[in-house]
Amino acid sequence: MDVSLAHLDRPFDYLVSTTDDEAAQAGVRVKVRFAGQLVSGFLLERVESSEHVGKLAFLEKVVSPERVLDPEVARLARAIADRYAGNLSDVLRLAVPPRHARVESQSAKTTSPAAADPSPPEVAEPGPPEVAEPGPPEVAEPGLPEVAEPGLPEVAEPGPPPPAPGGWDSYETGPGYLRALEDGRPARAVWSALPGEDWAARIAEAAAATVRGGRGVVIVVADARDLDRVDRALGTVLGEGRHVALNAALGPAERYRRFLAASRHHVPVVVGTRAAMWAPAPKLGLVVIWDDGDDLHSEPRSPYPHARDVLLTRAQLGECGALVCGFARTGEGQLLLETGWAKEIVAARAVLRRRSPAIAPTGDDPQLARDPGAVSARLPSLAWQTARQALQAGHPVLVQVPRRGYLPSVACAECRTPARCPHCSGPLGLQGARDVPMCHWCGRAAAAYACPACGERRLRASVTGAKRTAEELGRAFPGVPVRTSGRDEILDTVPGEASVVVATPGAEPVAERGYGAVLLLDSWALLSRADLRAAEETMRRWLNAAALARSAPDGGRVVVVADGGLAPVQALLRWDPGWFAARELAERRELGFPPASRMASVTGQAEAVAELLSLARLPDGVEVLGPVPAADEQERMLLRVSRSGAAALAHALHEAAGVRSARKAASSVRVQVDPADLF
DNA sequence: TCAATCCGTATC
DNA sequence: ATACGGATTGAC
Repeated sequence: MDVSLAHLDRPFDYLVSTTDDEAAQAGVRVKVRFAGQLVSGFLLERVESSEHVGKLAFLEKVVSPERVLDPEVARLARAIADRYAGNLSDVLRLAVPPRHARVESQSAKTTSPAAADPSPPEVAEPGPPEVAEPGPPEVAEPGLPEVAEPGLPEVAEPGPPPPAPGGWDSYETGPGYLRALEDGRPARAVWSALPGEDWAARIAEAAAATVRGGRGVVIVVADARDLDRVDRALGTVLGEGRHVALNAALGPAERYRRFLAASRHHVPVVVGTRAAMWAPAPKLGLVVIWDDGDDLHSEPRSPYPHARDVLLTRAQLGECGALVCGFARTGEGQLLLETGWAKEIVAARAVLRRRSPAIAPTGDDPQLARDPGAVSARLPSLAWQTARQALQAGHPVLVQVPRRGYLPSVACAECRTPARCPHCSGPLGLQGARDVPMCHWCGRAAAAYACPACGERRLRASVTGAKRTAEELGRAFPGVPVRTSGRDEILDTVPGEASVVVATPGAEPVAERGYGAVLLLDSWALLSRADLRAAEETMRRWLNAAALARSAPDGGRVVVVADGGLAPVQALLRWDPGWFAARELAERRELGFPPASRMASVTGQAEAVAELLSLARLPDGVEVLGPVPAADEQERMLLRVSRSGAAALAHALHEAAGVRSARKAASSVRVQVDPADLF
């Protein structure tokens, strides 16, 4: 039921009229009369009788006979709502895209699956009899038994055998993992991709193996660029029409069309960004998440589930394989290995040495790392030489800079007081070389700016952005083309010729045959972030950029402008994301941070937060931290519990939220389990 | 004693 | 949200 009130978070029973009987199958959208109003919902299950003692109303109508809520996804949604102390209705809003009636009727006629397939169609297993809630099941009018649809939609079939998976041979347990997938065993792995790896092709091969085993695949990547790569790789490995790509940027019609292709089991493989984690698939056999440390995998809408959690829960609920992968490894990935839930897929050290670029730190000028405005004049000599050699050899050079835009913020050139808008006190920034500073908040130009502390008129960069760095590097390497790739304009690829590419993290183009040199600048700005995930995030960004370099035997080199003694730098030099993740996880255990423990935040008006916590029957061992001030005069409390107490904590919070919503409590409280912005 | 009103609770 | 039941209040 599309009502996000915690105390109504359970199924309700309705009678089904004879005329609706045929269309009223599990998974269809329905309209029902509820508390006098017409609300929409999903039919979860047809049953013979109800426990409900009062009188039952009839379904108002079946919106469409399209069964958009797959039973496997319904079960998953309930589990995720429970894990995140949220409502099923909120999760279903994320999981099932809005209906597009025209698409539904059009494609009903046109999208028939590849008819040439000789093998017998498989029938989707019916969902388990009971729903996740203790509440009463949906009921059919007594005497009207559930009728199985005579011609179930055809199910995607294993296609022609794709080429042998050559690339997985580089990993010790790689071929075995693919065999397991092909045999339909629920193989679960954390895979650390080799530098330079064509990871999208490897994922496509794993998908193909699963499909050959007669099962479906769901793949989630962080952004549109990664999606394009996997989309292309799947097209190559699986052939035409065997997969569908779900992109957040699609319009409602195309989005629904592709969803239907998956929902009707016309394709065995679905790839997409975050929302694809909910995509229905025939007999799901493998879930994949690439680069699970990317914060784009966190859903920003209630109940804020993380794609990795959703996919792993999916694998856990079904007998389904899982592949958590990236160049970097997260603390969460490491935990899967340490608990034995998943097996490691890594290359032997010898293979790694052959495939890695040569990586060196340059800590020779610590002042420079903190003072990147001076990049052109004093690029660390090692970095400059490395880049110059690569360019002379005719290879492109990648320069990774951390911030977007041009001089994102500025400070007094004399006393370093941050420059603030005289009108609203917002941060000032510079748009172009000779422009007057502009306020980032109110947009006013501050032409007559003078430092309030010392009266100085001149400004300087606090952190240098990509465009400025590009300009300066252009001067440092005259005659070489300089490109930038950042938020406004992201390059997918660059040709394998001498050029300098300045990119922000996540926007690094892939170079034909790899970069001759990768320079990791401004690491100070990354490592000094307040976020306790800063080190992990820095490591991830470095590895993702360094992975684009040529191997050392091919002359590929990486220079990181940072102190070689720092742990992330050490891990980068040895290309050892596993070591770093183990260290990171151990540290989080010590500090009691996720994923070693589970945390929840409760945010809202102080009284409301206090009320919710007083109502919550918290399990033993919950540590209550705070309050700390939050935005909009609100406050935030943190709750910490061991992993074994996590389900009980989520349940207690949801129950307390239910009491508050039943009371029609005026001010709302936001409950987040394992919030992304915890640290 | 009855009706108007308030409050809390359930909503199939 | 809105409808309902039970309790409470106030006028006769």
